[in-house]
Amino acid sequence: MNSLKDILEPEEFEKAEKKDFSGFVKPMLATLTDDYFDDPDWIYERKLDGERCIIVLNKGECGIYSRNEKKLNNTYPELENALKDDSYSDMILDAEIVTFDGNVSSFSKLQNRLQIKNRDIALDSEVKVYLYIFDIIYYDSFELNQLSLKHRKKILKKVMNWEDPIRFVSHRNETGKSYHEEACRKGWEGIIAKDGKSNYVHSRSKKWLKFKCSKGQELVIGGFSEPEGERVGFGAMLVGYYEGDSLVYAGKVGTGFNDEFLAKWRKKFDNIESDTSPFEDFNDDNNGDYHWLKPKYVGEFGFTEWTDDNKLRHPRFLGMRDDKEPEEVVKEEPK
DNA sequence: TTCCGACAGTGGGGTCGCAAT
DNA sequence: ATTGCGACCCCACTATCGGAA
Repeated sequence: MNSLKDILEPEEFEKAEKKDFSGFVKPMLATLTDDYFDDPDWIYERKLDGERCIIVLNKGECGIYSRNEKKLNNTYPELENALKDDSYSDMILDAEIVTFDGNVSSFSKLQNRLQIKNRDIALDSEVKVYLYIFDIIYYDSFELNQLSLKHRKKILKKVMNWEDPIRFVSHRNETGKSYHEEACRKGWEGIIAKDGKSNYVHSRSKKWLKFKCSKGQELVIGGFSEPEGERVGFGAMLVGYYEGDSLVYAGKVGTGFNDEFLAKWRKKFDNIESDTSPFEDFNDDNNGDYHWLKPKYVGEFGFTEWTDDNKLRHPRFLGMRDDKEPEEVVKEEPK
């Protein structure tokens, strides 16, 4: 296969460091932001909702590792098979394992595959997965951390055979804002903005940013849980929305509050406590160890999507809405 | 002096497998 | 046989502390 020296300009090649394989590679993580921008030095990739993994090809062996160093070869044997290619040099790759529901990557579908650890069962699964590779950290006995992202992607593009289920993550230049809008229109999870000049670090970084397509809506607060540990006030709010006359349970929200809010609103909640659940359809998943409230207060909540079970995914509290009557709160369907 | 990054802690949905009941 | 719980995936966010700016 290609040698690194043939791919790179001499001055870039200088930055690559000849090195043996060392320990586990921690993946570079992106930082969430809502400050979207265009920048000619930055590139923008589609954000895929799947399982992050690090691929290690070493002396003919292929290792697929999760973010937390769990070996995933037996979960995704077809990816391992596709990666075993005699023509490949040793390398370390950064990628996302993805399955699709229509044109959109689907984490909920992937969950039926995530936990399988038997190769035969995995190969029989109806969940077809793809490996979307977006970075290369090591190649042909050189560590590439110090190279810029643009150069790493240039190398990556040339050193793999791009045949399904192995796919290259392409990108757009400069137009972050419009690409984010397009992503949200298409129902994607969002995009990842990356500084094309940045090197690879094994930790969270602001050179990679998440531009997510977040959803938000008002929900009625119908209960809460007790705090645990050092937490004050309450643990999580139990929230829902109206469908006709019945309040439909939409899940719990346990983040987005500070200590002052938690203490202050626990007192308010205690004044409107009720003996019975206001939710029509509450599935008791914790032996009923909750406090119920009269449906009086409305809050604004952010989340990524509705799960298959009609609950909020990645929920967080954004603020109280005293301008809304509880009865007005319904599920906002996308147009 | 103020700000930022890293870390621990608390909270969420979902799935699976194993141990306790 | 059923249930509960921890271990994994995916997270968001607050509080704190020490070092950088």
